[in-house]
Amino acid sequence: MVKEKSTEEKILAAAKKVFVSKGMAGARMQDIADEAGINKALLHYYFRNKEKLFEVVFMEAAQKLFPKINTIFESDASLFDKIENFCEEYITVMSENPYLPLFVLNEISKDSENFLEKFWNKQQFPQPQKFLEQIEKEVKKGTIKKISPLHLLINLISMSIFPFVGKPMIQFTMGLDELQFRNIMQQRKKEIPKFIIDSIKK
Amino acid sequence: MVKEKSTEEKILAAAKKVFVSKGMAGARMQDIADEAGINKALLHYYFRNKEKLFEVVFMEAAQKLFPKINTIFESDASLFDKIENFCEEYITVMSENPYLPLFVLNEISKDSENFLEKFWNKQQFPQPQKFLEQIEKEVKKGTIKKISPLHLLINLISMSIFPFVGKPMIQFTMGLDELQFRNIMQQRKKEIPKFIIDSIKK
DNA sequence: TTCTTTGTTGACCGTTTGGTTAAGACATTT
DNA sequence: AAATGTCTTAACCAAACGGTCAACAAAGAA
Repeated sequence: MVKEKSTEEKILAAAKKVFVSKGMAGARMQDIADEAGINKALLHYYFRNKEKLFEVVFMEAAQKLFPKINTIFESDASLFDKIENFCEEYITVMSENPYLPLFVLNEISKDSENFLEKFWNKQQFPQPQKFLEQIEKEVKKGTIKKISPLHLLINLISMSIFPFVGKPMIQFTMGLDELQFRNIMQQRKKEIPKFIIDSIKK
Repeated sequence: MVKEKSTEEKILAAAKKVFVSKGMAGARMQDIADEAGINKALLHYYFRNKEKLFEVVFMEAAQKLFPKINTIFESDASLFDKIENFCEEYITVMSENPYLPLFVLNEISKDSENFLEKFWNKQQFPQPQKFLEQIEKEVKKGTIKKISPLHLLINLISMSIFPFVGKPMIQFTMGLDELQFRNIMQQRKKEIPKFIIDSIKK
């Protein structure tokens, strides 16, 4: 059974690969064309210019990085369940796209104004209000230790995302191959919630 | 009292600014020349080409990002003291150069082979062996809970560095201005050690 | 002063890059 | 088969880019 990819799909797959690995500034239209196995002019036939093509790839990437956050944070699950769900789902998705967080965060940083205009309005952005309030409520109820909700949130996200951002550094430092790195990320699905809950539970 | 910067210093300062904000691929030699207020040809007089100039800037940046790790990790302080010292020193340095971690990690990711050759050998890289062994020792002594040393280390580094990597995202999401962000990072110098120690102490 | 070294510049060069164009291939419709 | 609209290509173009060069200024050294 042969996968018959349409030209547009081939272009998008190639563009994603090249943009994510080289960034907007470092990517060449010729590289994308070669990767897709087509003529360079055909890129401009399907997507007017580099910027438009990048926007499509970036949006798709950003939607994969951000969306799950809200659905989990806004659910009615308990605080501990939310933390466990977040780590489980987030690390699963990112393990399949390890270079995505660095790509997205870097491009946001490089063009944050553009990002605000084009993404913020069209796309619902992580709104962890409910999650923050839930933490505060638990603190007041006395079911968890007194902790700053904002810092707890930042800690949760940091421990989940950073290993992918610092993947090369971690691999170099610890001498890990791809498989070992993957395994450690699998472990973190359980390690992070355990670490957090150990810290905040009374 | 006027600061009389030499041409070479002006170039390096300008190059740092442009490279860090736009990356190697996005930076233009003309931008650097303009930023330094000099002719473009003068760049090539002091530094043969773009790659050489970038290497100097990158090395300087990487040395600022990595070195403190070892000195702290290899000291004879207690585990808890090391964790506190690390957060204190690291966040202090990074607060003065908030865009440095993203720059360095991104460039490593984009050219990890080159990085290995040129940096690994010349520069001592973070070698947290002693720190990892120290954790294991404490676990066996029973002074802290049973925890994977590697995951504890990754957690510590993640919580310290990631907020700078994800700075724009965090600012957007939480609606923080520069001052508020700085304040939160100041708080984290104490919040992170407290969070960790709460989690691992018996 | 003259000579030599170092620092600085505008103009220029070859290549790369994003993008265009005109023409042809291909399939579908009439 | 002729006409039509979609897809694909090779060749081309102008601008931007990294880098060079010859000339010239500044400052000591002889």
